Amino acid sequence: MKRFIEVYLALPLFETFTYEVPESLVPEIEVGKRVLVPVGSRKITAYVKDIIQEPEHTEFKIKKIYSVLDSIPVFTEKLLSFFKWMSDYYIFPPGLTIKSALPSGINPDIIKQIEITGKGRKFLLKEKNNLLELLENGPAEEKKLLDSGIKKNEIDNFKKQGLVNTINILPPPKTKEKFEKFLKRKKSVKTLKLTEKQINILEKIPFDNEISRKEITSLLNISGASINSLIKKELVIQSEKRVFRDPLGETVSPDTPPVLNDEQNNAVEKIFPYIGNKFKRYLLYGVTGSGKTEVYLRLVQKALDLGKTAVVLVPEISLISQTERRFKARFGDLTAVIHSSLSPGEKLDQWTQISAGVKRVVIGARSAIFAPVRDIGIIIVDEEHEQSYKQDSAPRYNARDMSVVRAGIEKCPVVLGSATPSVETWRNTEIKKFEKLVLSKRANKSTLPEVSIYDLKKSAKDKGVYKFISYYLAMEINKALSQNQQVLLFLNRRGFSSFILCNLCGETIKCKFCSVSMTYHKSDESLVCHICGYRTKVPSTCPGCGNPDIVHLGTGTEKLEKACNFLFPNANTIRLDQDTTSKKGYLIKKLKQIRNREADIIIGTQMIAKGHDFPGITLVGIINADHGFNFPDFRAGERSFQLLSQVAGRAGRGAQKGKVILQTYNPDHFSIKTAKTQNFINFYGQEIGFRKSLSYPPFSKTALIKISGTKKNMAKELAEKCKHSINKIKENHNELSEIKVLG
DNA sequence: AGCACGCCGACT
DNA sequence: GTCGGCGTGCTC
Repeated sequence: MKRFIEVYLALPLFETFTYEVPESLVPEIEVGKRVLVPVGSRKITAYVKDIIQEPEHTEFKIKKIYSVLDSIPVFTEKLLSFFKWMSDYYIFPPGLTIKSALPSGINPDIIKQIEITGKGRKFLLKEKNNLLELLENGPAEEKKLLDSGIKKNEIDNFKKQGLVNTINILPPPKTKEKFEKFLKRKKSVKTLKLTEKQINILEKIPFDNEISRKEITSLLNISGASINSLIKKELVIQSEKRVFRDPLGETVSPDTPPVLNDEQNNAVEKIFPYIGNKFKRYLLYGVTGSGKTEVYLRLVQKALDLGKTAVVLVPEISLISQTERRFKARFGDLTAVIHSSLSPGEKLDQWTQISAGVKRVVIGARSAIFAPVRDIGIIIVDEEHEQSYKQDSAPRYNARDMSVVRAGIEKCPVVLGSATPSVETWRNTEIKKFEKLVLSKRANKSTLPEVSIYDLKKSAKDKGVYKFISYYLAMEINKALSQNQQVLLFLNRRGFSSFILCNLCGETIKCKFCSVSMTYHKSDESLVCHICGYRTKVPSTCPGCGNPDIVHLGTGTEKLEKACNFLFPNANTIRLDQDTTSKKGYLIKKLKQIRNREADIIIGTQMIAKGHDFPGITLVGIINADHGFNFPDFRAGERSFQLLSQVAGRAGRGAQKGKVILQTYNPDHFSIKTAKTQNFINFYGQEIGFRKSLSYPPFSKTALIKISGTKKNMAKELAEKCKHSINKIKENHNELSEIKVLG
C-alpha cells in the first residue's frame, strides 16, 4: 500500500506539498516528525502535517522523500494547529513558523559540494584548469571554493557543460545525544587477588544500583585503568546509557509548601476546577511580594496530580531566575528549563525529554510556549507585561498572546500574572474577557518603600558628576553607606552621552565657543560640541586646573561607576550590565557578593530591576527616570511606569524600610507620579483615556509595514505607494473605513 | 529561499 | 558573438 504525506516546507511558501513515502520508511513516518525531501534540485527539511492514502492533487508528479529525520515527533498535532493559527495571524509561512519554533541546532544545514564528472576528467586530460584540478581528488564544498577565489559563474558554466556536478550532503547533527558509562558490582565466586586501589573502588560501587563511572574517577581521583582491570576480572559490569545535560547545573534542595493566605487560597480555588479541563483566562494581579509564585506552584501541582502537564513562561533574563529555582525545588526532575543561554545540546535534550513525557513542567522564556508537551493542564505567564515576550524578528509573535491562543487549542486555563499589568490585559478584565484575581497583601508583611522625586532641572547649574548624581542623591547615598547599608543605582543607557571629566576639579571639558559639555566620540578620540559642531582632540591635561588626571567616563553604567568611584572612593562599587555579565560564572559571583554584603553600591540596568531579592538594599537611586518619554511609541508611558515601579520595589525587601529617589526632568508626568505611589489603578485610569482619545490599542490593532532599501527615494516611493493602495482598497470596502494609515 | 531561465546591454 | 547582471516564475 502506497503512502503519501502532506508537508510544510521550510521555505517561504504558504501551501502544503505532497510527497510519497517509500515503503521502507513507512513504519517510521509520523505526524510531527521532520523529513528530508527533494524540492527542485535541492534538499529541504519539511514537517509532516498529514499522512494520506491518495494524493489530493494530480497535476504534480509526486516525488519520494529521502529520509525521516526524527525518532520522536518534534511537535504534537495540537501544536500543529497552533502553528497554523500563528502563521495565519502573523502572515508568516507555516514551514518557517515551525522552523523558528523548534530549538536551534536540530535543523540541519545542508552542505553543497561540487564534484567533477567523467566528462570533466576527460576535459582535464586535454587542457589545464584550476577548478577542475582542485576537484580531481574528490568533491569540495562550494563555499570554500568561492572563498579561495573561484568565480561563481565559472562553476555555473562548468555545470552547464556537464564538467561538474553539485551534490547536497547532510552534515552529522551538530548536537549529539550524550552518553555516559555506568558501573555495577557483580557477585563473583572466585576469590581474586586485588590491589588496594581496586578494593577502594569496589567499596564505592553498589550491587543493586548503577553508578556513573565519571563519579568514581573524580571521587577517588583515579585514571580509570584500575576500573578496567576490575571489568576484566568480571567483578564490575559496565554499561552505557543516554544521559541528559542538566542546564541548571547546581542542585536545588526541595522545599515544603507554605500555608496560603486567604487571597492566595481564593485564587487557587477559583482556577482549580478548570485545570486540564476547560479554557479560561485569568489575570492574577498581585503587588510585589504578594506571593504570586506560590499560587503558580499550587496550580502546577494540581495539574500534575491530575496527570497533566504545565507550561510556565517567565521573562527572558540572562541568568537563572528565582522563579525557575523555586519550581525546581518543588517539582525536581519533572522540571524542564528552556531559555536562550542554554547550549544547543542542552536545548535539544530538554526538548526530547519534554516530547517523551519525562519532563512534565516546562519553565522557560518566550520560546517555551512551543514546548511539545502533551495534555497541558495549565499555562502560566509570569510578569505578563514584559516586553521580552515579544519576538523582534519574524514571526513577530507575542508569547503572552500566543499562550492564550495555545490554551484555547489545548482546552486549559491560562493565568497571566503581574504587579503592573499591561493596559491591554487590564482592559480585558474590564470587558470580562479575563477574570481578575487579586493579591493585595504583601506575604512577608514588609512595607512599601518611600519614594521621593527629584527634579533634575534643579541640578542644571551643578558641575560635573553632580549633573547626574544630584547633591541630594549623593547625600542620601552617603547616609546609607555610613549606616552600612547597600545602595542600588539604576540607569537606562539611553539619554546619556559620553564625556570627559577632570578627576581633581570634577569639571567637564566645555566647548570654548558655547560653554556646554563636549561629547566624547570614541571612534576618533575626539570631543564634539553638539551646539556648534566644534571638534577637538581629547586634551592630556584639564584646561581648567592643569591636572593631568583626566577621567574618561564611558556611556551609561560605566560612566556611573567611575562617577561613584570619584564621589565615594571608600565604597565598594560593582556594576552589573550586559558588558560585565556575558560570562555566566561572573554574574553568579557578583550576585553572591551582593548577597554577602561585599558590595556597597550596585550599579545596574534593566536586568537588575527584575526578579532579584537583595535584602541589604535600602536605598534605590533612579538616575534618570525619563526613559523613552520622547520616544515615538504609544507605549512609552506604560513602559516607564512598569519599570519605575519595579525598580522601586527593589528597595527595602528586608526588615528595614526602603527609600527610593527618582531623578527626572519631568516630575509632573503622570507615569512618574503614579509610579511614586506604585498605584497601577491610577496610572491605568489616565493611560486608558489617552489610548482611547487617540484610538491606540486596546481600542484598535496596529500593524507595521516596514520598507527598506538601498536607495532612499525608491524606498520612500514604495512607502507612498503602499499608503496609496491601502487608501484605495478602503474606498471600495466600506467595512474597512476605520483603517487609518499613520505616517 | 534559491535555482533556472531568459532578456538585454556591454564589450571583445 | 559572448558574458554577466538582473527580473521572473516555480518548487509536490
